[in-house]
Amino acid sequence: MDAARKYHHGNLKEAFLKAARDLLERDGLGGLSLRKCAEKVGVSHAAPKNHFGNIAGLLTAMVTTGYAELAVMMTADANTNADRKRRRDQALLGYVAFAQANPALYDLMFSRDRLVQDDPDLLQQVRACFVILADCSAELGWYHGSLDDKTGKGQVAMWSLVHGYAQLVTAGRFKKDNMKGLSILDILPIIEQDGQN
Amino acid sequence: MDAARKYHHGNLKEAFLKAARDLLERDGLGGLSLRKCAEKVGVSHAAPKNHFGNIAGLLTAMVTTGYAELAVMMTADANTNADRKRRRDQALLGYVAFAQANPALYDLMFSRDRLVQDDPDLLQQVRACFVILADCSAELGWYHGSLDDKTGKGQVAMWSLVHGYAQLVTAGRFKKDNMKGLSILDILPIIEQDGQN
DNA sequence: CGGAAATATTGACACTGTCAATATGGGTAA
DNA sequence: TTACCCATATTGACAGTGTCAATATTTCCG
Repeated sequence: MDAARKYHHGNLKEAFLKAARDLLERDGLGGLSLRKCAEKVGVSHAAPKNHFGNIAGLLTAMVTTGYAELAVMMTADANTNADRKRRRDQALLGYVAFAQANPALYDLMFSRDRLVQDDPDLLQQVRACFVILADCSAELGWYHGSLDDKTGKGQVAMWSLVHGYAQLVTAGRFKKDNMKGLSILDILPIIEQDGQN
Repeated sequence: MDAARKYHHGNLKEAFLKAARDLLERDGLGGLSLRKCAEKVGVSHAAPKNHFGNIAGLLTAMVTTGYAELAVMMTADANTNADRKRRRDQALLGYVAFAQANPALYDLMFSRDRLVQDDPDLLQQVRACFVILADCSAELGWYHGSLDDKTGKGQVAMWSLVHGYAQLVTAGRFKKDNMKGLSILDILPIIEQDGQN
C-alpha cells in the first residue's frame, strides 16, 4: 500500500501539521484551532485526537518540526563553506532569518504554557539547535581560554543574545531608524572580547 | 464619594486587573479568562467589556502595569546607591528578578498576538524600560567611543541579551548544572569589550 | 427633581477543546 | 475466502469561552 494513502485518509498526521502551520502564519496563534485544521484537511472535528491527543500535542509536534527547520537554516551551507568564521556568521544569520520567516511559529517555540515541555522529540530537537549555537560561541572565543567552556557561560550568553535579538526583532520592538538596519552580525562585534570581528 | 467605592462596585477596573494577575500566575495564561475574572470579583460575566472593550484590552492593561513594575525593579535602589557600576548591576539583576517572580506575566509582556501593540500607555511604559537599559549599555562602554551611541548597537545588544536571558531562564531552558548557577552578571563580563567587570 | 450618562446585568450566539459511543476499514491468522 | 482484531475516523454531546444587543440600575449634574 502506498505510504501516503494508508488507512482512510492517508498520512493524516502530516496533513494536520501542514494545515496548522498555514493557519498559524496566516491568522496568528489566535486563528489556529483544531476544528479549523480538521475542516481544512477535510475530516471530522475530532480526528486530531487520534494523532495528537490534544491541542498541546499538535502544537508540540509542529514546534518540534520548527526546531528541526531552524537547525537546517543554521547549517544550510556548512558543507560548502570552508571558512569557519563565515560558517559561524551564516549560522547566526540563518537563525534570525528563520525567526523572521516564521514569526508566529518562532514565538510558539518558546511558549511556556501551550506545549508539552517534556516531550522527548521536542527536547532532542531543542538540544540539537543549542549544540550548533554552542559551536558559534566557541568560535567567538567566549570560552575565555578554556576550549570546552566548562562553565557554560559562552553558550548561555550566545543563546540569550541571539534569541533575545530574534524575538525583539520579530516583535517589532526595534523601531528607531538607526536600529532597524542592524543585523545580528552588527551587534556581535560590539560585545566580542577584542572588539573585532 | 470614596474613590474606592465609586458607582456600583467601586474601582472595578483595578479589581479586574488584580484578579487577572492572580489567575495568570496561579493557573497560567490558559487558566485566565474574562469570565473567571468576573466571577472572582463577583460581577457579571460581561462587566469587563465596559472597562477594557475586549480581552486584548484587559491583557494590555495588565501588561502595561507589568512594565511599570519592571522599571521600578530596575531602579529600586538607584537613589541610595551612589556607585554607578553597582547601580547598573542592580538594574540588570532587578530585570531578571522581575521575570523570575512573574514568569507568566513576563511572557505575556512580549506576546505578539494577545495585546494591543499600539496602545499609547503600553508604548510609553515599554519606552521607559528601554531607556533604563540604554543607560546600562552606556555604562558598559558598548558605545564604542561615542557616548550617545548614535548607531543604537549598544542598546540593541543590551536589550537582546537581558531579554533573551530572562526568557530562557524562566522557560527553564538552562538545565545543565553548570548553567543553572549563572546569573546575568556572570555572563555579562564574558562579552564585555575588555573582558573585565 | 429629572434627564443624561456611566455602569452593570441578562440572555443569546458562534466557536472552542474534549470526551464517550459508535462506525469504518485494513491487516492478519485460521 | 472468512472471521476477527485493532487502528483509524465519525457523530453527538457537553462545558467553557469571548462578544454582542438589549435592558436595568446607579450616579452625576443642571
